[in-house]
Amino acid sequence: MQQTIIDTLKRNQLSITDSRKKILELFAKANGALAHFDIEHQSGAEFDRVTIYRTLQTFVEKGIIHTIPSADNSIRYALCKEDCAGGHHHDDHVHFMCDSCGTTYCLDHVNVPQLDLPKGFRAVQTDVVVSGVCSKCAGA
Amino acid sequence: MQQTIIDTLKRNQLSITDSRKKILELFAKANGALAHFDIEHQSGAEFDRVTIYRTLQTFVEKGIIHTIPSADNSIRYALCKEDCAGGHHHDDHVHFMCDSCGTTYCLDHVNVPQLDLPKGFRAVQTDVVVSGVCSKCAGA
DNA sequence: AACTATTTTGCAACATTGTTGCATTGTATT
DNA sequence: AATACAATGCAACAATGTTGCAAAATAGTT
Ligand SMILES: [Mn+2]
Ligand SMILES: [Mn+2]
Ligand SMILES: [Zn+2]
Ligand SMILES: [Zn+2]
Repeated sequence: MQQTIIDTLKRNQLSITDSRKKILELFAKANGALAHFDIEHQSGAEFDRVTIYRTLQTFVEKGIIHTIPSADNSIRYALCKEDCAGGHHHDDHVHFMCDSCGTTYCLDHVNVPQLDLPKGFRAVQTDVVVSGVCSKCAGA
Repeated sequence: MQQTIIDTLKRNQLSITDSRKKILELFAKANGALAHFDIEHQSGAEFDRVTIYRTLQTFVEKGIIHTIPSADNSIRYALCKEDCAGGHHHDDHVHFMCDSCGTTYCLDHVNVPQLDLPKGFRAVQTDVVVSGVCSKCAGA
């Protein structure tokens, strides 16, 4: 696990630092997406807030994590799949936010659909965010 | 126009106040969605920031406007169609944010698609936000 | 292992966005 | 016009995010 994390950093030409290792580890452990808030708490005040912001920015730029839009003003982040790289994200899957437990899922097997846009509109990225009740919360 | 605005407020059992009239008017004039920031500027510091926030909240609750999620930490709002009402929004259309001019469009004629979610996931709302270049900016 | 160039971090300060409590003002109703 | 009620403005606060800069850590070289 530690080795995978270090490999990921090296592959992206990032120097190996405590904060980067820790934050990547949190993403690997997490079963859903993480917001800045989650990371700040789960890392136990180990790093400065600013460092977390900058690390997240770096990871997004490198194609290690991707952002998930929301209507509640806190961006969530989740690990990318293999084929994302610097500046070129390919996370064309749907995201799901559970209203009950708050978890944000990457539905890796639900692809974002092709859309017929009005004449003249050119799509560069399509974000689909579904909210509702997740399978864990429905089963309970 | 003024009459339509007053009618909308009355239909929703809202008292007629200067800020509500002005903000509704801004939405009626706007060709896209508006963020709090836009309203604060376009209304020329006529109202307190808090009043704008509360007015937007009220309008959302009444089904007069709907929110549009984003990954840039500022919620956008746009007028709902006829069939939205208190607590029951029916804005099942796609939204488009132009990377060039910044305008956010309601693509009223592009419906959000039906999705096959994994077993156990129940969708309550689906938001589709496309970003790219709008027809105005492409034409220029 | 020590040296050095370059990156990263922590801190302070600030900006933006949004919320809450409460006294004052405005609106609707009689 | 008087009253009951709702909306507003102000102050204070909270959460989220950004920037500049000095100190510390990292990576590559001797
Ligand atoms: Mn994802
Ligand atoms: Mn819309
Ligand atoms: Zn859940
Ligand atoms: Zn445009």
